[in-house]
Amino acid sequence: MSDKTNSIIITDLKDFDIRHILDCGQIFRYYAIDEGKYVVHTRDKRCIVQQSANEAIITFGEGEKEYFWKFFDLDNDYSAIKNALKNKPLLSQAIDYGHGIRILNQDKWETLISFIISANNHIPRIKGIIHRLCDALGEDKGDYHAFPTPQAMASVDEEFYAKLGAGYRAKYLACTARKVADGFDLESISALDGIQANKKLCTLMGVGSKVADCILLFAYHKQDVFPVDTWIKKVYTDITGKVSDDAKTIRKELLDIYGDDMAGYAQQYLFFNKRG
DNA sequence: TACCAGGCTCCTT
DNA sequence: AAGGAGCATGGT
Repeated sequence: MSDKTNSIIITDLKDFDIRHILDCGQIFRYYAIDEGKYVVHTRDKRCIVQQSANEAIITFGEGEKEYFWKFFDLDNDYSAIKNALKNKPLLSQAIDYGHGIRILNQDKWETLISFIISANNHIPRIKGIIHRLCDALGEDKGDYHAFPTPQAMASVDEEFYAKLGAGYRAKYLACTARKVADGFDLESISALDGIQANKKLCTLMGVGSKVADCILLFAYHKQDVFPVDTWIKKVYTDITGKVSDDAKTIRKELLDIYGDDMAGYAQQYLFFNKRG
């Protein structure tokens, strides 16, 4: 007999702000339907989150409590994380600004495809491409579509993704979908450390070091990673006074500063704070 | 209208 | 190993 509970209620909001969680750039399939009320999609599932001054209510389908408990990382103590990080460079202010951020435990395949699309792209456009991708290839769930399976994505060609508006990433999507559908094992990457996991993901077409780090942080919850994009380059300048375009060096230096046990969390607070 | 976006691939040195 | 051109598209 499955759990018939269909909601989670959070009354301690010091470590939970749904706007911070959704707007910090880790997820693209969500939209606001009212003040403090959002619809969030993940894999073939959907939940509604409504947050007021006193509580946040997460509502979902029957039997999905365990899934969403893990998805929102509710076993993790973010007060302890923030306490451990708050004295590191720029974090006092950044943690204050994004105090309700939590790193989601997202689906590996969905995160892989989403961040291939994210490369050199604007967030509103990324959302649009992913939405059209789901509508076109994802299972029809009645009033919404699931994220498509590797098999569904491998069944169409590059031209198809170009018509979705993916631009030059169309080729990457077709190629990587084929590789995963053909047996590339995303699960086995969990066992690798940040460096090795990054290297393995970079063998997929369309995945470079930055996209790999995003996947490792948002879907594998790894902490010995540090996605470096244009915003983090600005943060790097704020911290060190140096201007650099060398993402590899910046990654290494920031990992060193923030520590490879919590650098991923630090990166999200810094990114959200800088991008606004 | 230009410039830019959660960068990557591929070709030269 | 390191550097740089080229890249599709649309938001601002």
